[in-house]
Amino acid sequence: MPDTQDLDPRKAAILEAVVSEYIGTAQPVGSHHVARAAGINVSSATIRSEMVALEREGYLVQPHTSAGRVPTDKGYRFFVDQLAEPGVLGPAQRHKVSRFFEQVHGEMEELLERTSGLLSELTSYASVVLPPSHEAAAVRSVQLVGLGPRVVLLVAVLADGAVEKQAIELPEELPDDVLAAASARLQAAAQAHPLGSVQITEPSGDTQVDRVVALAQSALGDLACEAHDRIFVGGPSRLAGAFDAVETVRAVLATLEQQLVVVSLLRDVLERGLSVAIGAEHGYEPLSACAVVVAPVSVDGRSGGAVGLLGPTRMNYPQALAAARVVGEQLGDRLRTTFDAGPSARSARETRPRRRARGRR
Amino acid sequence: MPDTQDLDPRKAAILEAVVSEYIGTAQPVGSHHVARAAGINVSSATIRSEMVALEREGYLVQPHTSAGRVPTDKGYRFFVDQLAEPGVLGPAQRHKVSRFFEQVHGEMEELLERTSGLLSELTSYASVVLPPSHEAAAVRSVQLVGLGPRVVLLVAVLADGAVEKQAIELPEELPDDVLAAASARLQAAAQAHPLGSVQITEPSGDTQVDRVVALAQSALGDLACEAHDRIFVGGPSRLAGAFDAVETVRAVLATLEQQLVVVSLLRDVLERGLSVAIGAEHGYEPLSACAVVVAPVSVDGRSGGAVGLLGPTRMNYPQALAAARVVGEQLGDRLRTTFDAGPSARSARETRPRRRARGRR
DNA sequence: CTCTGGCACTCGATTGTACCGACTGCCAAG
DNA sequence: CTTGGCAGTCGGTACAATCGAGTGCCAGAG
Repeated sequence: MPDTQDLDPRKAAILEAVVSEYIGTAQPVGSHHVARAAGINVSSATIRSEMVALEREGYLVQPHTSAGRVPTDKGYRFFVDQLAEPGVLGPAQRHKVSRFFEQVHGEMEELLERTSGLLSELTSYASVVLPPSHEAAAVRSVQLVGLGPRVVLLVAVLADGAVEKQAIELPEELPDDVLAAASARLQAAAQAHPLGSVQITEPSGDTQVDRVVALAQSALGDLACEAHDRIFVGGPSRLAGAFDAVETVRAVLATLEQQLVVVSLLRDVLERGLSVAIGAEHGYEPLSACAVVVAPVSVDGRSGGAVGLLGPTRMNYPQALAAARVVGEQLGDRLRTTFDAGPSARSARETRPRRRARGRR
Repeated sequence: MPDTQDLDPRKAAILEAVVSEYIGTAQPVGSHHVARAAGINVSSATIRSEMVALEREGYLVQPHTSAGRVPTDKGYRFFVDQLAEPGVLGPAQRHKVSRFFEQVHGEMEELLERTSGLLSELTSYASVVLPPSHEAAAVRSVQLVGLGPRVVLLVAVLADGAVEKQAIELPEELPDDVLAAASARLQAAAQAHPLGSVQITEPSGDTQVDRVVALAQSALGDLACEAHDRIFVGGPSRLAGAFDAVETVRAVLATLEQQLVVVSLLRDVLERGLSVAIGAEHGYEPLSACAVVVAPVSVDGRSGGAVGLLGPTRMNYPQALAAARVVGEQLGDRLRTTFDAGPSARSARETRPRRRARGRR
């Protein structure tokens, strides 16, 4: 990729003006508008000749001859990388965030759900909250609860505040005391170990108990794995306002319904070290009309969680970035202070295994 | 309401033809089309004069002079009440449903989530699943788990398979053994009682324990109350295809995001003894372009849950009704057989209080 | 009295034309 | 290198003509 970063200052200023105006108006912007913009002191004719250069280099396109220019994905990319100011939240929004995190209470799912609502409300884009993976979280409590005649529910409470559950179907009906025994053994073995690495060492005397314990252990493994990650989507209805083609709206919404896709999208973007993915940069074709802004949610240094925003490529990047970062940070703080610093967290932290290595290509 | 039900057979047949065709094509239908329809053996001129009568009586409207007719909400209402055949699922769909309920497994939230996906897929409308209220469900297990220094999580497992949780903030840091004692007292008191009516009778000796127990008890009460009901929405993206005005899509999606509104909408409709609400019949203005189809989900006779479909007023009512009923029934069966018939359910059932009286006007 | 075919009429949708205006590209002069 | 000027392009709008689906009405047949 040769010609990145090297745009002479005037071209850069013109590009900036085009992007800014297009973000505001959604209309192709012509040379006169650019000439009128602040910081530009050349005539429209000069701008025109610069714009053909910018178009040749792929930063702008004309929807048709005799129309203004529109930024390409590359144009937006240059804008966010080189031009956009860090961006700050307005005082009103800042206030909203701090009030939210002062007032919010309750258990974790509710917190995440409402956080995604907050983020969407701040930006008027759709938002996504991806909580940190539970794989490394210490187990605080495990329990087997009998439900149906041959159905028991495995309930695990983790140090990060999450409650995970999985139904287990038994091959035969078992008396309550077997369940209780198995439950106790699980609790003893799992307590304070990370969810991803619970090991039952020695068998008990009772084969029935051992069988149940084995089933439960494999269920715990399932819970730790990635396919169990959940996302919280906020304000999807705002997407309807962001695009004019109803088919685009439909496709984007449909993609948002596929949790796994969204999870890997966010992780991919974060892992590539990006905080913004524009148009086709992430490889997800149905979202090529969208831009994605992500910010990590890190609890105690270890990350894994993220908050994201999904909007049209002509989104307000500075504002979206600022909002995502602030909310991501605050959410991380909140998760840490509320859930993660319990009295027995220390021991859990010592036994935590090597830094989580996610096996994504 | 005088003139309901009394339409001479020919008018009824014409109305039926108009509704059927309009549901299929979304285009205003003219007298010629009706004349060509099966079962109509009069000329288009006759139909025209009948149609002016139907329009005068409010069953049809013309978008403009010299256009065909479109059914009004009243027209649809007559159609579903008097004309539509019961409606059956196609064999392919029937097969999908039975395969789904054979294969599906896992815990309840997952089941509900996937059920709403199924219903949406069957009908191509957006679907809603409202699980039965937990108020009357017996408690199987209650537990207090310490998380942060002053935060404990109350986790309740109910006989219907639900796991409810609530974070409790303590006024002071407490030693683990106080929590354990409180947890044990709660478990003893709540076990097998309905969630809505757990009572701790006598105080223990320890004031610290009693204080925690009191907090937990009020938290249990919160969990039982209606505001805690959750819905599972399936396939909202399908709404984007159902309306052409993007603003309508936005408004409907925004309404679907408000869980409480949807819950009361469904309950209202069910309580009025309806299974279909068309246009403005439910009082929810933003949904006046929609029709809602609901079917109860009853577990062991007591109902409270529901499945619903949300689509344009020109939805395929017979098919939607059939799908909702079948899925609602199957879901009820599934909930009963998997979760509700456990060994200790008997005692719970005996202590169940008077039939739940929901206080909705 | 009801039904029907015929007929005049209405009105949205489509097509064609003209025009305006917002652009651009190019060029010659500063 | 920059600039103002100018011709040219093309989408959007306004307007008229046309088309056609569909209506309402009516006179005549059954």
